Amino acid sequence: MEQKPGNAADQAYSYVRERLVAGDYVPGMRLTEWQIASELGTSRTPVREAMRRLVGDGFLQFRRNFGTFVCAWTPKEIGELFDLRALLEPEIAGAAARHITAEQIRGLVDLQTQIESGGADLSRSNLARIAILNRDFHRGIAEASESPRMVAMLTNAIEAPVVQQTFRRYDEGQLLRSFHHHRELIDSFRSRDSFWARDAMSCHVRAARFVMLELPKLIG
Amino acid sequence: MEQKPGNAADQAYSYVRERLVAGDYVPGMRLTEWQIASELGTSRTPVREAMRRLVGDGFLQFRRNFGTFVCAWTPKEIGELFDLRALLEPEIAGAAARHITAEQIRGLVDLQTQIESGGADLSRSNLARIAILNRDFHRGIAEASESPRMVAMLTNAIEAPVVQQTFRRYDEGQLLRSFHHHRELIDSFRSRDSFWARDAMSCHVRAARFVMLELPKLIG
DNA sequence: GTTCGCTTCATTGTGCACAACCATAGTGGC
DNA sequence: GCCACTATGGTTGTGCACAATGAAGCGAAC
Repeated sequence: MEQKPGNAADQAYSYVRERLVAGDYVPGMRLTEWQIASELGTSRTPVREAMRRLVGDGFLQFRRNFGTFVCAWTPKEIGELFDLRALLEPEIAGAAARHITAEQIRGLVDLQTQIESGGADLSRSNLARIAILNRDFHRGIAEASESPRMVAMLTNAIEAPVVQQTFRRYDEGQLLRSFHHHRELIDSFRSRDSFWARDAMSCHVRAARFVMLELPKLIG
Repeated sequence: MEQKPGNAADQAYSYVRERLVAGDYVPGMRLTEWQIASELGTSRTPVREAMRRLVGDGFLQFRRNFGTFVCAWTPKEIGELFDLRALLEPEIAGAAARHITAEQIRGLVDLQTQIESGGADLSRSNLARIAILNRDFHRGIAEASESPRMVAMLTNAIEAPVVQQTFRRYDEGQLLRSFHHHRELIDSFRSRDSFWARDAMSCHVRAARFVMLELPKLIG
């Protein structure tokens, strides 16, 4: 999207957010303004702004005179998040099928080729690589939907750390299924079939939900 | 919900937000940190925090070294907003039907009685009164849905100024229809019929969308 | 008359200092 | 041993000063 950090506050925001989605900051971990500020070589002021924005985005929690700390997600809250995704992302995919351009489709194909380039390698490094590309894939669909306001409001929900880390729980079959869903989404866009796109995305999200929520209960 | 302003930043946030939804700040209007700060008798620092939060909420827009100004909504964006509502509020109503308590239902009945106490009076003062009660009604349903994270993410979308001002466009028949929808929602909750609640809310939102978007096109 | 460039001014960006407040640990009494 | 209270330290809350930057108006050249 935009890459113009410019001011220190935006840089601090990107810095903390990146480390959050990467999993460097684990749930419950305490982050003080001064600590982040010294890491970035700035004063507390811009860091403070970044932290409050991240609280607004639902990434951090805040307690007065105590500090901010990384949100701990209960299974119930994770369920809510995936319910939200299951409701909205299919709608966005449907809208994308109506508006997407040939060039945007080529972009998605390119991303998916990169995603699959490592095969079904479940190593941590490959999954981290895929997580980033996967985020770009979903962002591309969101952009193609031409619903900027809706997308802006949902980006935080869709890109929550807990969602980004879904891949870490995938086994080989689930990873291959995810690849299959992406390919199917691309074909639904090519055919401009918004119903197909919607249902393909619904399957994609609900499969992820299953891995994150139902499967742990069945196993443990 | 919570009523603990405590710090100046929260007070500034509430102050500007209230004036925004009340329509005191018209779209395009420029708001500077210093101006708000002097109105509240504080320094720029807490005001700045409030303004940036409101930008994050989608109420204000921001341009560097220029200031913040009230968002102007295009018909396309208003359409997006109502699409979002049409997607989410029915789902929230459905969840509310499953979780709502008898006391919460009594609260809704009480609110609706107050809403209807002025009859179909279309005066500006009565519509302003209704707008506030209506917001509380929808908030009550959101709270009863017991999906705090989902509700938190959607509150901004649902309580956008442009949505709050829907009533100003209603004629007598549309106002009475709105009353009818609320009564129907209450009965759907009493019967714990989540499908009924979902569809009643869908009608309610889509009727509002019609008034805000389709009707102006048919008339003018 | 129009356009370009300069100057001035308003507004935000950032650092810093001190105030307010709460968590925590340590100490004393029971 | 356990609880309550107190003192301390750490973290945020707010104000203020100056820097940076872009907007807008003014003037001169063409």
